[in-house]
Amino acid sequence: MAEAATAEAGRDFIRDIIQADLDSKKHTQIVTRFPPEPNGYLHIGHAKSIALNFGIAQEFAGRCHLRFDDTNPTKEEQEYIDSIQADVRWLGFDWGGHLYYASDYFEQLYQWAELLIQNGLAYVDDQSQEEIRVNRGTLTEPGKNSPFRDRSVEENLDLFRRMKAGEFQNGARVLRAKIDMAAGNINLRDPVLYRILHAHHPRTGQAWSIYPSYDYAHGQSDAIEGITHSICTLEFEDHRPLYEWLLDKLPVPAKPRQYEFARLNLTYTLLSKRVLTELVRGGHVNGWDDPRMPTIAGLRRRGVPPAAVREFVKRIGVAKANSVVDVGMLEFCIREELNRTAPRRMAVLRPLKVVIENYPEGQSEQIEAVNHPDDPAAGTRTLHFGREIYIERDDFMENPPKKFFRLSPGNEVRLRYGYFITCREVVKDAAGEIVELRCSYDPATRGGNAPDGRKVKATMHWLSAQDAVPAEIRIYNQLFQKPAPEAANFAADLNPQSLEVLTGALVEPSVAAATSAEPMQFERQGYFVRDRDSSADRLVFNRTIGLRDTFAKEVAKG
RNA sequence: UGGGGAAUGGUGUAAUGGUAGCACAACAGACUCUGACUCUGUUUGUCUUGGUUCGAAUCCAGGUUCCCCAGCCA
Repeated sequence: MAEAATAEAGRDFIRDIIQADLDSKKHTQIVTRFPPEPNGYLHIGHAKSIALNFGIAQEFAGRCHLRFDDTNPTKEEQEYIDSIQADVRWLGFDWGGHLYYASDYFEQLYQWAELLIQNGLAYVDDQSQEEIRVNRGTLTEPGKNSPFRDRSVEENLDLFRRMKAGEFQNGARVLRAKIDMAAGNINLRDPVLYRILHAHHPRTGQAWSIYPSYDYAHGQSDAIEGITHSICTLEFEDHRPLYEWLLDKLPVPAKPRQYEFARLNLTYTLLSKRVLTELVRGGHVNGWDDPRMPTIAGLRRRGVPPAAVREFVKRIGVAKANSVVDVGMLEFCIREELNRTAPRRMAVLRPLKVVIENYPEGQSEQIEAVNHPDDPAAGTRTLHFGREIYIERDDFMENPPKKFFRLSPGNEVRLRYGYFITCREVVKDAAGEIVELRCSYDPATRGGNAPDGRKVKATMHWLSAQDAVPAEIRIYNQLFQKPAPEAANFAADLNPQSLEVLTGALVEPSVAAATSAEPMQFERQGYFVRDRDSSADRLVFNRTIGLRDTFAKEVAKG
């Protein structure tokens, strides 16, 4: 399943720092961590972080821990803990035995909190949430000290222990670090270390009624695990002084360093957890693994190979400048990987019946087709050919423009691996809709070449009417119709055409026989993968991505 | 002068005082039993103003623009 990750040592400022730390002997082994909060599914932005942290561990012969930052039981669920592990594995990374939870350290964290109190560095604040907010000041005005800031160590200890014992209601009190209410950096204005939360925790159950904040738990967890380089995104840059303050005041076993990089942004895509969650809960998509979702689960279901995701995050690099990557870059990586690996098959998405009038009734034959034009080792397969076939509706035009090379009245084209055919007659129904084409074929062109050397300008895919298998095919387009959708009002930017379901499609028998979810190229169409909605009597395929289509671009230009 | 960060083609990212490179995109062409793939070529860039230097994307000074921070979220 999870193939081995083969990250190469691409260079970036973080790897430069690590190399320097190794060279100077500051560290002899590098330890990183990927610390997701289990409150949602992983998305492609996380893939960047995962590849960075696990990739660094591989390249520098260190290790990378998977640590769940489970400090807020009101938002976290076991479902997410499970999906995150599955997604990291699918991406091809392995944490070995190093699976941890911040909740593993709750007792130690608590003891250290008492120590802070004893050293006069933390106090219990009885102010309401509102009072704390008001007294924190603003971006340009300093805050005011809490009236409870100078309680005695004994009183603080007593109160904190009673908070732990569950004596108080949610929000009644918090434990705060005593730093500086006038600090320009708001994170240093006596940040909250513990809050009262009477909630069921996925791992510790009802054992605790107080929970550490991210700021308090994260750095200490890093230290406990011996993390050398704690890599996070830019918005935590302001937290670094607090991260270091805590590490400095506590008897931690190590002093990890925090480094920040710019998170991934993609055109036509929103990656905020809030939006993703609302997309799912609001029914705008069909679950976290809807193929239109930028989640890892969505990409997987859509048929995107993990190697393509890895290649993508490698290509975009790691830097400190905010940026928005063109989603076309991701699409390129997907096509590149799939073109290399996907076996070729034929499928007709919108069938148009063709009767080859001069092909003898009742006759049929077997035709050999290659599975991959660039890989002879992929072998061949047999296709059935007969008098009645189906071609793609888009491949016929009754009144074609000049540059249309496909089938049209009187025009000769090649059926891939089959024969040259020429359109003789267009059959329409009462409504004027084209329902059938009458064509003739040249028996001498079997296999696709004319002995007289004449050329055709188009080669088309086709399926024998006799053994084509019905299938449903789901075509996905961008979930958002604007390059830069607005997170605040994302519903307005949703693309109403993001999902198109083709129920009358046909696939060749070998496609129907495939049981695994391996990606395939339907020739001239794109890459497809069998969806899990398939059953014994119903075939469903997702289009992972279409082939590049320069003809469509030409048409669009007019 | 609240604090913290960032500015290199359309996009992303290199160059660590010495020829501004790579990839994607775009455009043009070649090839082709997939209008795919592949190949060839082209266009486009150092935020700004000064300074230091033989030489500046890089160092210095000023300016401009953008991003983050006022959760008992992470």
